[in-house]
Amino acid sequence: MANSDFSFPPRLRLKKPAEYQKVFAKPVKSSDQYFTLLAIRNDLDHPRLGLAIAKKNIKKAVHRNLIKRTVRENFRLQQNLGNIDIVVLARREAVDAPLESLRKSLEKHWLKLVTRCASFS
RNA sequence: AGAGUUGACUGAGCAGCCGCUGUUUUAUCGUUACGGUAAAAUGGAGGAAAGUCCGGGCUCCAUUGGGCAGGGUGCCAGGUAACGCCUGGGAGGCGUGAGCCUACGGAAAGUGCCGCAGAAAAUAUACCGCCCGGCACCAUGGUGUCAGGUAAGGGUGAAAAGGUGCGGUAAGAGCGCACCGCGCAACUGGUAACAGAAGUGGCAUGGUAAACCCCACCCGGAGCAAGAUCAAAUAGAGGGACAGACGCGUGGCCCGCGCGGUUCCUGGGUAGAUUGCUUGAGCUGCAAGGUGACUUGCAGCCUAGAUGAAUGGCUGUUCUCGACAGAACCCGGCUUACAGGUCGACUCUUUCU
Repeated sequence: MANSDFSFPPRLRLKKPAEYQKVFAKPVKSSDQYFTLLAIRNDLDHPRLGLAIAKKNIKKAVHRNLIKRTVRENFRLQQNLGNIDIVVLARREAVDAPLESLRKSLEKHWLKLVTRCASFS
């Protein structure tokens, strides 16, 4: 499939607990006040996204959903990331932040992780 | 018109593009059941989805029946699958009123508790008082003391053992009477809670049961990560078939016997997958019964089903510029949060006709 498709089918997601464990084991990190992103190279020809929005940090279900959607949407539009697995963790400040600044933050993270993973391997 | 009470509804709209997910259809690939991919059509959060406070369905476990313990409920009747819910009624309280609120069973079964004040807080052993009598002294009234009779008056308290008046008395006292209050209550109305009440008692039962307790009724436990199915791996088990060549043990040796081989089946159940998963105490309309909650009949409809977890993003546009908030097995309630808007019924005040 082509990267310019902008679709988000199930195979671009992390599904199993084992896959999450792999990323948490020895990741490349990138973080700011809103998010912490963990990444690792995979053996596939496309990136995969996993979300870990803790109830402890984001109390209301509505806010958790909102953040998940924002991250997914942003990932969907930025799919020329290569073969890495990414897990996004939300931090407490992300609740009150405007969506526009969340997006800007994410776009920086994608670029950072791509270059770091490339140099790491 | 203003102020208010109450019941119900609603919870921004429209268009385009890009996504996610369920279902259906078509095309295509794989040998079929079926699965993958693509396209099209169509469905896709709430009134509270929330808190998890009750009740039930469903599932597994336990279970002859009953009792004890423990927990819950608590005016009466009805509704319901059931309820701590709802409806109607009663009683008490609040409000001018429409209406609203109430853990609203039992204190003469027993036990406990009732601060401060006060003599006394429940067995009245009566503090100051009041009164009769005996004795002593002064002299016909008082003082002291002893033995009694009292609860009218004083003072304390949230509360002091019916209230007021008259009679009565040594002083008093339901001691007697009238009225009021209270207890019991024939009888009457009501399914009942309860209401009314002839009469009667002579006043007896202070409060507290969200203190123990008594009475009546109800309750087995755990929960969809329940449970069911498929099933790599791994440990060990049972059976069959093949080979009957070989090794080890027994034995001096052969036969024999035991262990070891390969493969299949049964069984086992971890990772994982599938299922449970949405047609249901369902919704809408009409009719009938009922004061009502609700029930019955007929007709029509299918209205989220995700599983690292969908219902979103961007752009334009309109308006009154948008609150609380996100399904996770499913229902019935309760409670809590909530910008605004709509409709009905009723009450009070003012004005006009």
